Amino acid sequence: MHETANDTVRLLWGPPAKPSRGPKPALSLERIAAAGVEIADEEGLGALSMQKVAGLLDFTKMSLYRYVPGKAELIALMVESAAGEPPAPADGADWRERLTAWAHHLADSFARHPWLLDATVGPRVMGPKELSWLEQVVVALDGHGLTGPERMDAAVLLAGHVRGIAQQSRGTGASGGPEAELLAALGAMVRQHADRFPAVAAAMADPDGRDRALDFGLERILDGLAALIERRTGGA
Amino acid sequence: MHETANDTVRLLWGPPAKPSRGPKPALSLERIAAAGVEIADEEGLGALSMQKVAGLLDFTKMSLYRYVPGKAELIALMVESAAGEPPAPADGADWRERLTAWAHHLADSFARHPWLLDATVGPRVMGPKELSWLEQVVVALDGHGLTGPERMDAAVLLAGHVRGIAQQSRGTGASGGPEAELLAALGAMVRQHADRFPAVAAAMADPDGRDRALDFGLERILDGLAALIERRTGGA
DNA sequence: GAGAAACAGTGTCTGGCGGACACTGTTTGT
DNA sequence: ACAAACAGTGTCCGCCAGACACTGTTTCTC
Repeated sequence: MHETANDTVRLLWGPPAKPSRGPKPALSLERIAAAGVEIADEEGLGALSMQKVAGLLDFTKMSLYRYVPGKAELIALMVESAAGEPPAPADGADWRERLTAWAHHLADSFARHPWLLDATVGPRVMGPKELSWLEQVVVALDGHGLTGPERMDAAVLLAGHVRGIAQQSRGTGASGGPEAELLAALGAMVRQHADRFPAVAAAMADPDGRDRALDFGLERILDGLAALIERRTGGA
Repeated sequence: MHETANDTVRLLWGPPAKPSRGPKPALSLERIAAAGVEIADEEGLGALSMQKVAGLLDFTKMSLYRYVPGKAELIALMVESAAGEPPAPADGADWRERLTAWAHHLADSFARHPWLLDATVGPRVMGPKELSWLEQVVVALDGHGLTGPERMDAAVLLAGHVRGIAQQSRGTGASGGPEAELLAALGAMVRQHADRFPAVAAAMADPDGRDRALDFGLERILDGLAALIERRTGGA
């Protein structure tokens, strides 16, 4: 019996300090998570190891297991730490403006911590900060005729889009980097096999302003939500 | 110099057999990829190792390296193998029906091979089959006033949504499984802290038909695209 | 104040991983 | 006939997550 789920929940939601009899802990969950974030930011999640985290803190690997049951739980703490508090909604903004700002903030988070993409695959326990992000969207859509589940679905839709864009544009910062090689190779392949993929080849050849993918999808989603809202509120 | 990108491209796009002088290879990329898919389907991508793949084929681990430069390239082959050919578009269908069918097919693929979610994070070289999926979307949107990049953006939007839904509903098959525990724990936390997340708590308490997230988002996206198309084609 | 319980951090070990490299044996072109 | 090319093997290395027994320190309870 591993009970990893409950361990994670307790770690993320209820660490109200300890009674304690022996020596005081020299570390803290916060410091450990911060060290993990630092490593993951610089070298990626794949390069994250207990050894490295411990080394950065000048402790031994095994000492970390006094604070954290395992690597998975450490990553959950890192996610919660890197997510941070969601942006405060602007006062005078309507739902559309709020969701737009929210999406851009989320995209910024992914850009700052690309490993969040790897760390948040699959179903997992969300921490309070992550839930606050979700709450923001549901709140913004309150009172427009949408049901509760619909508002949740809308949040998932929005987050999924930002995530997909972040994933696609990962590593394509101005520097070029080693990822540019991939795109170049892929582009060459598409051109070389243009007969099999005429539409994609033509689309890629079109010299238009790029990097609009985030806003393009965002506007389509918001248009779609607006249509639903208008239908529900009777065009008021 | 690793040249991993070129290795992968060559593996996925151009393996026109070899001239060859020595003994004939007993394995093939197809068989190796199929073995990998089998393991990943059953135990997940995390449990995939060269040892296991080789063991399933009754070969030694190192023999696989005669066919594949490394594990990353093996996974790329597995993705291409599991993706399969995209669904043929129905003849009389308009763009909206085609994209709906496409999205459901993609969702099916993710349901059949959940590890595809893990295997397709980050920028990578797409194989011909994966590109064919993309091509289908771009083709379906041809001739409706959208620019090439816009059609590509729409494809990314659509794929990103399906992906996000697949990710969220992973492991929540009818059986319940160990993932249900996570959801239960999370739900308990939300109820317990309902003061901090009133909107989410209310939305989760709403006893509505669930599992509509895929179609909900899909319809919003398609509505948004329809609005754009109508605007572009002058309402024709 | 004395002793014991609780606890923090360490050192050692195991099983598994990806992969480098040298090797054996087989096939085939010259 | 022979040598080059090649398929598959065996051994080795460094790294990983984590189990477990251990030492030393702190603090609560007699």
